Amino acid sequence: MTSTDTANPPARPVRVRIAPSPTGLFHVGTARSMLFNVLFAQQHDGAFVLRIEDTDASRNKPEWVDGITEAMAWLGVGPDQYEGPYFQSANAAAQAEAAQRLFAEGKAYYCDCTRDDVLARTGDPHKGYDGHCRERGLASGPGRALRFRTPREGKTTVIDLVRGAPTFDNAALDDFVIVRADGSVLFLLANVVDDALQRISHVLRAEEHLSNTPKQQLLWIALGETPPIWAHLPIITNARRQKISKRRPEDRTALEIYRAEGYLPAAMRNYLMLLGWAPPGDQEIVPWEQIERDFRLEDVNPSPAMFDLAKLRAFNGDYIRALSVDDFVAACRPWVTGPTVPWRPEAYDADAFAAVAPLAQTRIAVLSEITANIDFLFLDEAAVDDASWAKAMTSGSRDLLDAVGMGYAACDWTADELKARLLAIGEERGLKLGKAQAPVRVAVTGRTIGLPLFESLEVLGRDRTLQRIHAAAGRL
RNA sequence: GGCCCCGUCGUCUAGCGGCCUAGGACACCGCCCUCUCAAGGCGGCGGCGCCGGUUCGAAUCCGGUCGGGGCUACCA
Repeated sequence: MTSTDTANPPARPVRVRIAPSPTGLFHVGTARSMLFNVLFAQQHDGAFVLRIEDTDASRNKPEWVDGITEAMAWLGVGPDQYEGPYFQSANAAAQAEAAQRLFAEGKAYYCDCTRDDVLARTGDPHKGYDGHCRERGLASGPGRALRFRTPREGKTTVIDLVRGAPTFDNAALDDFVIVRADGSVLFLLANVVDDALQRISHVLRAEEHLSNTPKQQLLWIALGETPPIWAHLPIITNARRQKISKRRPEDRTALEIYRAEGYLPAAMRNYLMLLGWAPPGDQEIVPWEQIERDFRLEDVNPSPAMFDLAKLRAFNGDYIRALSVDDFVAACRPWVTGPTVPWRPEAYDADAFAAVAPLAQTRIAVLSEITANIDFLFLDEAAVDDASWAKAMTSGSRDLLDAVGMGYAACDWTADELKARLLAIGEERGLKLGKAQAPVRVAVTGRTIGLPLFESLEVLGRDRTLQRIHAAAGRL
């Protein structure tokens, strides 16, 4: 019997992990996996560990590690919620020892074949390694990689909490390399050794790893360990149904870009949970506490999930609207006082912003959009959008603006009064308020769309309003 | 090519043999509200890939087929 049986593994404390490699920005897929891991650990009184897979030294930079922990914290998973970070590189000795043990026990063998050698023999690039060195009894040496001796018969069944029990023919598994010719240990083995060392009980990761799983499970067994229980989460795809990849910038995989655009962490994490899972009932936007209570790994949907930016935006808008005005104002800070604001920093007036904030709150879906909504308050003059100007300014606009300039010169400066005045001026000219307000809006804010006009004028103040109206009239 | 996974509205999903005339959300369309744009309210459009089988009864079970995806590195 060469098939492996893990159907009834002994119960052990739940310990899960994510193992990102520090190769750049935090991938939204990793974020999704993290959330599922955290929830699973929490529900089973288990531990969640963070391990940085810094094996491929040339691609890694220490500062990327901070990026990982910061991204996690942003999503609400602080250092008190995980063990680590541990580093794969710190376990190099254990990994090398494991490899040597496999060799000593005849479970691995050295191989000096190059890629071309193998291709020359098999004549088919689709065929993998042909086992040429399997029985050659090579010792270690320069140019020699260590290969795992996979069973030639039997099947390997992996227990997967979201997919059941995928079964693989061992014969279809190549004798894969576990240690490079330069002595460094590869992912497949390093990952297993670390997981064993850290007593990982359940491996929850993305489906792209499913094909690796029989190899890794065989490694666990060869090392004399009880394999973990697996759970392969659905792949996150783009609109073309391909796995989203950091190699394709249009896939926007970096969590940081969403953060920089003004997505709220609560919205992001709620949305991410929906990629493969859904809360019971008809509500998708639900408090995190409810997710913590209702999440069930067993309920995860195995089919691929498309990352739908439009839906994320809608969620974010919803979360923004749910904020108290004070929280909204606070959340907007980076986009109204940050280094990228289009106005002179000293022109910013917190009270003016606070006054219009409630009006802006229902009009933006991501926080970065706040800037364009309130820039008219702080810019020295309206940033006129040409298309808006062309659309709003008609033959009668000069006359209308002159009249408004006159009417606004001495009236009470309240939104109600400003509205009443413009309404009257419009009616004298046969214009409804919708038509009459357009030239004024463009004159003062530069755009045809924006916050409610009269409240905006009230906050802007009489002097600057009149100044812009006169300036616009002068251009006509 | 081989192995594996997946297949319910355009998208994310609910559904675990009768509660399904297939429910919700996003998107889209219409109406209402309205100073623009939003938000909000109401309504609408729209789906079980296909073929067989099991069963009194199938979106739900089985087989096949087609389609999509992942893996197939001395990457992780």
